[in-house]
Amino acid sequence: MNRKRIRDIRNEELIEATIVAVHNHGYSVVTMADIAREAGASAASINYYFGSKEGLMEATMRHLLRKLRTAMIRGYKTSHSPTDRLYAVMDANFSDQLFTVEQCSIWMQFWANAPYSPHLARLHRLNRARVRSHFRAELRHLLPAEGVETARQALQNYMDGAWLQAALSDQPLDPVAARAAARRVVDLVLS
Amino acid sequence: MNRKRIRDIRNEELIEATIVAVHNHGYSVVTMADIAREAGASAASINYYFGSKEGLMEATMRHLLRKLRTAMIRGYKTSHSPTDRLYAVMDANFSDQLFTVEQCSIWMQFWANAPYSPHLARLHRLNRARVRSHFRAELRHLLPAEGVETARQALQNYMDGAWLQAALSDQPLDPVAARAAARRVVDLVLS
DNA sequence: CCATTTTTTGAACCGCCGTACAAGTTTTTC
DNA sequence: GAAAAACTTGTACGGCGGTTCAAAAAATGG
Repeated sequence: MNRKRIRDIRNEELIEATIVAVHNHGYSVVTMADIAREAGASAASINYYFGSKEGLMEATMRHLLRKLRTAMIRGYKTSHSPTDRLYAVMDANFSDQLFTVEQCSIWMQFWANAPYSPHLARLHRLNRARVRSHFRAELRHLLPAEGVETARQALQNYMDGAWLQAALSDQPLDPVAARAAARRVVDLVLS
Repeated sequence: MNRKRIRDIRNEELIEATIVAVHNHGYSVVTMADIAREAGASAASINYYFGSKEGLMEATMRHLLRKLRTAMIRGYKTSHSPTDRLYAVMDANFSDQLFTVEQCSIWMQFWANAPYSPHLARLHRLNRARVRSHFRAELRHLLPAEGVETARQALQNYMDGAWLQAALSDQPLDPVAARAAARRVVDLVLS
């Protein structure tokens, strides 16, 4: 049991260090040594845990996806109308824990590299499909059938675009303002 | 005069080769040898023209930006109402020449790497500011003042998000459909 | 405490990449 | 048609990055 604990703790630490290091240096140029330095460990020990740099990156991506999913589930629990659930999806994506420059930045780096890594591409596709079906399900209750797809594209692309812009921001983000802006867009699309 | 000609022709060829090579291998891992092979030249000759890999990447980015700008200017010429000009901005971004997987892909790679390259970041910031002011100028004529900013964010982020998704697509894109979808979003936002 | 397992690490290995450069080839110019 | 300029390339260099591995250190368990 304790055997597992240590491993999990170390994994978590190394993944957090990966997020910071990738944000600081960029996915394309970040080195194992950078990450190791950030984590206060050695490059060799990272390979001990994750097997390879690619394994580490994949694990980091999974970590971020899990974070997003739990944020979404949390929001859904307290929402009782289609509109509230739309707000909840937005709130999850722009939650305090997720909507930081570091994480938007690394998210975009993963997106950009997905086409060249089957693992990343698969994770990305799954996530996107899940969000899409959430949007569709709620919008169906709020709009005539022929308007659903356009509204869904407007909302989902808005989210992606907002993250993209956030990743390139040179100032700290304001999640509260982002959530308010997102709700205004939802309202605009539903009006 | 001919001196300049050869140089320009070669530049164009090398940049086109860069776009293809970056699309095929990914910005993070593409090598000078890859690009040279794609262009049917040697790595050394690329350095002769562009000085360095970074110089080549910057020139490629400039090339893409110029393409976008000319597409936009072309559309503006034949538009005579604010709504038409909004359509024109969309049409430019989803024009047949620009809205291809290769170019969306490389564009996203540049975005992702902009935070780590002052040159790229500057180009990106300029472009984004230009698009923003275009949107604002047209929307001001179509919406009450307090609705302009939300609509602008919805449209601009939609565009970015659509490109992002296009970059990750594993099928050829359909620019005609993309333009139609974009117009529907414009209509939705203006309604 | 000692034996065993787990974890950590420094150093070495292998390979590759960007760049410089000198030597060739082609084109231009007079 | 020869001198000069522009262009091209093979090669070599310096450096660095991911991975491996053997050996040390720490933790575990009886």
